Amino acid sequence: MAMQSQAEQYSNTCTPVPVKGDQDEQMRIGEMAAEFGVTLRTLRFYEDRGLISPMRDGATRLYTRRDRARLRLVLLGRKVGFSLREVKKLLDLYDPHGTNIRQMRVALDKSERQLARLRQQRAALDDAIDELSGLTENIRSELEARLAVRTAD
Amino acid sequence: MAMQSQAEQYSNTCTPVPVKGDQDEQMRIGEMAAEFGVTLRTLRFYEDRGLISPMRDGATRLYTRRDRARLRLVLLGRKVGFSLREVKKLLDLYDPHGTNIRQMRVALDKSERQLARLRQQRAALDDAIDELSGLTENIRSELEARLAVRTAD
DNA sequence: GTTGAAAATTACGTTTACGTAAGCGTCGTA
DNA sequence: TACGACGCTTACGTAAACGTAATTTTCAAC
Repeated sequence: MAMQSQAEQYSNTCTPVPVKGDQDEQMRIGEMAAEFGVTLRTLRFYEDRGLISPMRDGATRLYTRRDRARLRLVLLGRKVGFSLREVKKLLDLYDPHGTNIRQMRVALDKSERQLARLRQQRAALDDAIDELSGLTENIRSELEARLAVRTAD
Repeated sequence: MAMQSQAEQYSNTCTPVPVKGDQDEQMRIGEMAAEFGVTLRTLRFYEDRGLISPMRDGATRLYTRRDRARLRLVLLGRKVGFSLREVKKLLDLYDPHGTNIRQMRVALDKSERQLARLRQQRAALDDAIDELSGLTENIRSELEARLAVRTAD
């Protein structure tokens, strides 16, 4: 009970895990969302954009280990600043039956470019921070000066 | 001729500067845009949002020194990450007949908050950069490994 | 049989800062 | 007087990533 996972808590609420000990640990959208800290809307949106393609049990989505791996990559890509479109292009290059050397070259290239962009952003951000902190100090001292004058009245 | 400014070149094209040596160095939208490195659309957009309010000569906008000062502030605000709406709120607080202590307090507060946001962004960005550079290196070495295997065939 | 939780679909709304026509007026010069 | 440069207004488009209804369906439990 002590180390009970969030996912288990979730399913214990009411719904028994879909055949506990299932062959591929399939989960439904709610559990998936909880595990990754995203909303249901997000998962459906990603599916709409072709980033994940869970199987269906009727109308209900079922996510497998592969889907979780995909989602992890998507979220990683987003974290490092790729757009979903770029992430999709990269993922779509993956060939489960090939060496994926082509894909890796592309990924490497894109990563390096993105890294350059991020560093540029960082430079701009540093610039803005410098400017703003200077500005802040100016305002602060100017304000103090004016308050001093008022006090002296 | 050597140190001729872009603005002068611009007006020399065809239009004489509006009464060269005018009392307030008014300029039209084209010259203004050139001087600040923004598009005409941007200036009209800012006006639409109430950030600048140039006078008119008929339908033609005329920008004075004050307008240029305002625009400088707008661009500065944007550079440090304020939205145009926030910039406007700050500028609207300015009272040419008061001490503007109230405005300065608000500005100081907003600046400090924004500074905090920027620093947070920088932390996130640093995080992303670390993650991505690690990822990049992994891809690079993995790719080299696979290429080595192919060569060994 | 009904209720409640979870899930599904459809589709419009949001945010920011302009871009991009389309169509028309104005001015000075060749 | 016609042309080119410049300017004006109106208004839809864009990009990204979901949010937010609104309504309906499914399913297991009581």
